[in-house]
Amino acid sequence: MRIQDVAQAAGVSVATVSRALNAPDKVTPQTRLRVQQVAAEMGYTPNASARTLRTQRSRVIGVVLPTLLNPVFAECLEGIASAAALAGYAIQPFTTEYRTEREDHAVNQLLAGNVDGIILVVSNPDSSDALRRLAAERLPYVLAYNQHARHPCVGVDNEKAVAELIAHLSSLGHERIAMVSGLLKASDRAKQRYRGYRDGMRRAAHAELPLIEVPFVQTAAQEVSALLRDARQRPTALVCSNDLIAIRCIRAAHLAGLSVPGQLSVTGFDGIALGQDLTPMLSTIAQPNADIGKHSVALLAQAIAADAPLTARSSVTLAHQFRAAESCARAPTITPPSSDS
Amino acid sequence: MRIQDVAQAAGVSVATVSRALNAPDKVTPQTRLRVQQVAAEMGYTPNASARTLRTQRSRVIGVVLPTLLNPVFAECLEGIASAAALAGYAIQPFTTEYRTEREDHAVNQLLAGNVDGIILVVSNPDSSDALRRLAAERLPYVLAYNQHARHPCVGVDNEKAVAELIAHLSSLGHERIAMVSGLLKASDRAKQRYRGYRDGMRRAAHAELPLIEVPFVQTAAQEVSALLRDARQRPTALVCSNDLIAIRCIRAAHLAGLSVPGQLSVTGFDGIALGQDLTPMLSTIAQPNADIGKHSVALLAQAIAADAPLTARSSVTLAHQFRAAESCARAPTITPPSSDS
DNA sequence: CTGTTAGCGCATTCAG
DNA sequence: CTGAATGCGCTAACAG
Repeated sequence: MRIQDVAQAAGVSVATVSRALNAPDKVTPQTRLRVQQVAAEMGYTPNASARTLRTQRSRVIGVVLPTLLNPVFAECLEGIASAAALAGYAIQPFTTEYRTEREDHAVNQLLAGNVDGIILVVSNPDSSDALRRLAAERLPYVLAYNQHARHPCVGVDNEKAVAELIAHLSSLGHERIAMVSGLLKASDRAKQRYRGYRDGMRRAAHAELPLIEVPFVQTAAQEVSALLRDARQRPTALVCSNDLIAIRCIRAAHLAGLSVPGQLSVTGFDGIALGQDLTPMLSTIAQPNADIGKHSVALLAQAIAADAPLTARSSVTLAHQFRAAESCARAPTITPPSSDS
Repeated sequence: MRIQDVAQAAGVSVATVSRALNAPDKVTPQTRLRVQQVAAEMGYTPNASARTLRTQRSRVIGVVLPTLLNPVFAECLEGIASAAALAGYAIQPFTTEYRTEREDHAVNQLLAGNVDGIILVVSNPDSSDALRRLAAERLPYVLAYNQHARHPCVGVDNEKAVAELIAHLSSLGHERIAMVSGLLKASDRAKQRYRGYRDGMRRAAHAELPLIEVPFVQTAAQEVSALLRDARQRPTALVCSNDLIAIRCIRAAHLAGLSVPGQLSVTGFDGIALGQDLTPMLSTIAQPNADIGKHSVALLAQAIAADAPLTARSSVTLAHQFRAAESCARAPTITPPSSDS
């Protein structure tokens, strides 16, 4: 089914068909109507590749993100998908599993694929070859979740968010607060959040506790529960760098026989929807995940329309929100030495 | 950066460059090497649209699924993405939010987009216009999760899985077993699972309890907890048609002051990864979600290679597995009437 | 307002 | 084994 077939059936030239469909004003109402009618009943849809080749516009947005197994990115992609659909774009996502060589591969594919713009979540903007290469092209792109001074970004202020959280915990009487994180080197967000922890602890004048880095999320619960069994140094609150880790820390507490939040408060970061269905309901720094996606699409769409790449000046920091819930409570009062000893 | 530039730089014709890259055997080892080298250092990547237009193959697989907010589909898409990447395909996903008109839209876009094949999860194969239209084309497609006699499908045996589960619960002493489901009309899986419930209850010779249909997952916990507060007719086990609902039922039990699994057993369906990190750990009928995705890609790739659409004969039923865990236990023994009354 | 035509970048005949 | 030429389906520039 080609444009030519429609032209023939409607008794006009291909140019007229093209115009009737793409620029209805440039054609007589009568012919327009007839052409549209014929096209509709023939079920004609223009060939996207031919159109892309000709116009140099694909109406496809590329997306590069770490994984869909963490709901935070699934929620974001859902936001991207819906905003893209509304704006008439399709999406083409690639997952990297936090591996930079896969970032490279994805960007290559996307560049070759004539996408109109790219949304990406990279491990680390500073060290990403893919990003460097992309920035050298004239193609609009925007980073999601990443924060960087020299790239267009959409996200929240990670450092500030955690610092605020520490202040809040401190106001609840917590002093022994530990941070639990994935590998810092795998994610700039983790680094920024840890920085927020250190900053917050300094301001609250509490001694920092060693960072608990859990390399493999699968084994996180075991590892953390082992740590928690050591009662002497046990923290009263765990600040986790994301919700999945927080959920596993709650599990760890259970395995160690600790009640949450009775004996241990646990907070997450991301605000995945599921956190609100758990018992205890997850306290977390909620990011507007769908909005991060939608905003990214909006920026790209605007850049595409303006035919100009985005710059760091387009960056937007969206509001985060601490969602206080059941997994977090006042610090347990220190058991006074038993009076009859 | 066009093929012409590479040809010029390498001092050969565009045809030779094309051959050196796509059919290395058809070219002298020397020229091949030189061309490949030049192409590599120029960072040349063939234009996908032009290639697609010429070859009528895009190396893109379309995907149509309900939502990424349910991890079961995110897990599946992750499987699709990784299998596709391995096979040299990109993917183009559309979410439908369980709306058939969005299924239509997605299929239209995909057909116009020259994808080489489509993987879809539809609400109901029997009533899907999109599917009907797609089946009329010569384009390979495969249904994931859906089961249907006249379409190629990859999934598990939903009915059997639930029937087995009922038998298992029965062996644990449960008799008052209720099913909790989303809207039956929104999903053939829900219907099949409910059929499995009825079948299982009949075989176990237990009286069926009315289906608890929760239209809006957001309010499910409240609704179910209200039901659970009525002690007279309270079930001892809730069989949920998916994991998200099960998680909310556990929440509902908590709200109603019931312990899981002490006073109420709860089971899910899907086997989302998160279920294993919860407390109580979620008992569920686990589907091989990533494998469903991978298998679908494999079938498509094979059909594309053979240049022949798939038929119902290619359908595969993968093994499900009941994952016994903490949310499910022996039925509470009936409290005998107090002897001193 | 409508038709004719060139060319987007590539793979693939057909000659040489 | 290599090069020249054609056309995939479409839009846009140019003529009429």
